[in-house]
Amino acid sequence: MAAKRSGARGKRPQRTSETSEWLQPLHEPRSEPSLSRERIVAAAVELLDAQGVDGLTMRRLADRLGSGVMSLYWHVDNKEDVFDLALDSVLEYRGPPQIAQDWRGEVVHMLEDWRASMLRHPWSTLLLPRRALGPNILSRLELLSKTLSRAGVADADVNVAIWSLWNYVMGATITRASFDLSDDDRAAAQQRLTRLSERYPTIERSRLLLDNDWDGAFRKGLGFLLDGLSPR
Amino acid sequence: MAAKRSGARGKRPQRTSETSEWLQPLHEPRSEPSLSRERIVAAAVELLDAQGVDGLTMRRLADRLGSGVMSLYWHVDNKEDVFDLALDSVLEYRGPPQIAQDWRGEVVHMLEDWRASMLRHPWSTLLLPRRALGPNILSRLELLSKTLSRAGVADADVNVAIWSLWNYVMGATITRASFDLSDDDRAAAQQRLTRLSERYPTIERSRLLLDNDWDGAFRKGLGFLLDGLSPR
DNA sequence: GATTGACTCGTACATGGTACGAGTCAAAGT
DNA sequence: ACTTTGACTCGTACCATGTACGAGTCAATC
Repeated sequence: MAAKRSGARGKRPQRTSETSEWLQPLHEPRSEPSLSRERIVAAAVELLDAQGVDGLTMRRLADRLGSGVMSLYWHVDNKEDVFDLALDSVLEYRGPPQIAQDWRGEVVHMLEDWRASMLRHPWSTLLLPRRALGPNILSRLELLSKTLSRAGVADADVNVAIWSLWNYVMGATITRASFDLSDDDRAAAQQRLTRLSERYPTIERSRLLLDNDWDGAFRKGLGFLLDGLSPR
Repeated sequence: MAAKRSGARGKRPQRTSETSEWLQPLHEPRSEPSLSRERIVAAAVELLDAQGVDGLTMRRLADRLGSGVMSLYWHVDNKEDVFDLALDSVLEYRGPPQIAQDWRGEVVHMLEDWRASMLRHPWSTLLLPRRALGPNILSRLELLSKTLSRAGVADADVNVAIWSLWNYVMGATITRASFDLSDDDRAAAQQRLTRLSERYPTIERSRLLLDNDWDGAFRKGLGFLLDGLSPR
């Protein structure tokens, strides 16, 4: 069911010139191999990485792919769909590096990888809270579940343990990213934090907001949580 | 610096009629006490509660306040500003119910109140990740900091402990709300989850996604975390 | 040669944020 | 008494964006 036409012809290699300073002049496909869900998702991720959540518009996406805007809609339902696909595409997990470690090492590796994947694409922390679970997230939960069971966590506690770990990782990652996102100007942000923390003495003394060792804090806190969860 | 005019006069009690079925026909101020930052924020929260994040538009907000859209901009910088103010306004903490409990009780009370406040306004979980720290959040962190110090947590560990708790609460709350947000149709959502979890055997067996005792899981997981954090 | 169905895309519209500058009004200054 | 001022209101206009609609292409099949 389709036929007809109306306007003029394409506008293939137009690239509005205002958007010319893009990274990766590489893999601009020479022959524009026509659209596909995969190419769209890949382009969306590139755009999100470069421009953030608000930088992704259907028009820009089409531009980048050398296609008309409405062509995208043959492959995806709508913009939400693009977000879902981009998010899940970034959360794939390839498993622990070597053959079996101890369960704690496995869990830590997976969770640190999770956090790292998201921080490589900070927009993911803004998207995750509002979208449903994609296959890659579910795989991670599945893996976590298996590992904890094998580790001897009581059946009744496994779900609580999973959610606790999930919560911890999500909270840490989202928070971490929001400090990066909410002020591009590092110096100004630091200033603002200092000014703020002056009004909150205890926080100020401990430099809660000024400490930069996010990775260390993440690891250490995760340690505490695992201590609490360990079958004693 | 200002003068002149151009168009016609107001459109005070218009209320587009499509939006007539609003809750609280109460506190519609009879005399339209003119705009103020506070009234704007209050109206924004009402709108967000009723319509969600996407439901808040400057036009609707103005409508609800019986004012012109552009009048809002005298009191707030822009829409982002409205979001910031609305979010912080919802996070006030009034302290623990009685006089001093044990530290653990205090911490648990504050964190459960935090979670409850946000779940009362589910849109807050979508906003928090992208905005800076407002005064009410900082107060909570301050309080937490004081309590943990008094409880005997080693100085070197206090910050890690605070962030761990924050992360846990944020993750739990955001996750919880996203399950509510991402599908209004409860039955369909449940269906979808069931279908999904069939492809992930361990998760399926433990009914990770189908268990509804969010409050219990939150409390129990928090318990584990506090176990790990407790000065032993 | 006609049909079909997968895919592309221009046009058009509705919605939303907000720049701009004109307007009101009460209080202070003269 | 008039003017000035500055706090506040608001209509208009513009621009960006998502996407409905329906027309168009083209290769494979009949």
